[in-house]
Amino acid sequence: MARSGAAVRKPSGQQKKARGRVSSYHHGALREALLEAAEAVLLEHGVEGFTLRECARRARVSHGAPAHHFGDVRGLLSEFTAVSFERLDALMSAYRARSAADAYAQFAATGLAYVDFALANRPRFQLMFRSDRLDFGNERLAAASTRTYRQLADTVTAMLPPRARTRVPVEGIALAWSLAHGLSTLMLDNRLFAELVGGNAGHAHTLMQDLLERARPLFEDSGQQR
Amino acid sequence: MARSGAAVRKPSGQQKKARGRVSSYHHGALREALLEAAEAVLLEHGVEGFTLRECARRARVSHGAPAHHFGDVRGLLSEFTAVSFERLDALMSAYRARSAADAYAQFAATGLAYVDFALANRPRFQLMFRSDRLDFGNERLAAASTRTYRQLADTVTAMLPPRARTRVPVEGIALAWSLAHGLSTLMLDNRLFAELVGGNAGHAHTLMQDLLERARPLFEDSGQQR
DNA sequence: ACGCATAACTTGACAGTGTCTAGTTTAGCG
DNA sequence: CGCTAAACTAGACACTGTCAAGTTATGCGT
Repeated sequence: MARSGAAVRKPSGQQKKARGRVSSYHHGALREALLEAAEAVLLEHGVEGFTLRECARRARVSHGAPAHHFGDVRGLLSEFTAVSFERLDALMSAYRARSAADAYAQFAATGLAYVDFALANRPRFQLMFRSDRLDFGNERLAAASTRTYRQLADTVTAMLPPRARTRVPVEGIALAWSLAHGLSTLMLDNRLFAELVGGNAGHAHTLMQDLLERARPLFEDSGQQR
Repeated sequence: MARSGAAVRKPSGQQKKARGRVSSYHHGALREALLEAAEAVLLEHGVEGFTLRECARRARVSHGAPAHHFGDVRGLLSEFTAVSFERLDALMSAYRARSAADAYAQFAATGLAYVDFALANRPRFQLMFRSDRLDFGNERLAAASTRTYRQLADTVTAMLPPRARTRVPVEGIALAWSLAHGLSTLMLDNRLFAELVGGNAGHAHTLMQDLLERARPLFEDSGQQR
């Protein structure tokens, strides 16, 4: 795929059809180009400094062009964020694949993936929970976020004794998710917390490991009513 | 100035000094009026829809007026958020005052205050962690946020055995804060989480109570290295 | 009692934003 | 080969935050 990034100068043959053209009226792969531009803008200016027109500029296209592919800003950001959820989901799977098979190890893997993803993709992660800039009516976004949630929930449920697995362990899921999410967001946008923990992604990772290990007994009897 | 009706309708006496005046050029208490307006705008349009000019409109003042008191938008929002931290700090104290004196009860009170505050003050709470819209160089904001943090940290530390209290229980603080913060933010801007928990503030409160109770053993030996 | 410096506010301008609408180019299909 | 419809451009609109320059009124020093 033409995924080589940085399509700055239009290195000639990059459109679907118009091979010889140096510059063509039709971009050819504007959708993808805009999504890549969005990432660049987000990295450079943060979520707050994100601008549709700046994306268009980077894709060397007029400011009205994005509308044709995404409708409006929320459309673009929703599509962008759908990819984010897909990646997080995939990262969780990858971490699990590299972990031991027991329920706790599988669960811990998803939690660590969550935190690592957040720390490694600051604006991407922040956007995933800025509901005011997203449209969860977007099917791909709704599907991806639901799938991600389910993977997390499943690894929690799998820690229950077999016959307890019919009921949803609400408290356990909430605990795990809150922990991972709180740790991630506080690391990303609270100075005091970041200083407390040590600042970098490595510290967050080992801290999460410690917390999960400590909290282990809480999960393994999660489900039976107190 | 071709303004014929110089006396625009102004809601009569509302200034601090100019009592008899029907309309005064000077507002008299614009600072406070703008902060109140900010709250109204935030409640109506959310953090994303917040606008400085809209605040000015509500305070029946020109769009340039706020600059004189707050410099720029971040100035106003920082001052607004300083108050938010002060209120959260006060709410924690109030909850603690109504709780038992033992260390765990005091700690749980701060956690519950955190969650209740968030759920009862959505945009206010959200703003407190939108570092891109705040200026933590603002002294009042920095002081208030630090004080709030310290209260939370102290109630965690107080759960340690006396002679362990010299070291900062980083893990315990991180665990508690992450839990409270994650639960709060997820309730506020994640549909799936809110549905899982039940949606309203009451559910969040009792869930937090349960989680704190469950996690109790984790805190009480927090500090001694694993 | 009264100037008058200056704080408090207004007004207008500017660059920039997202979205709409109407026009232009071109791809691809019959 | 012609033509429809998709892809993109260009300009306009209402709105934003900030700045600079003007206007009004307060209260302080004398």
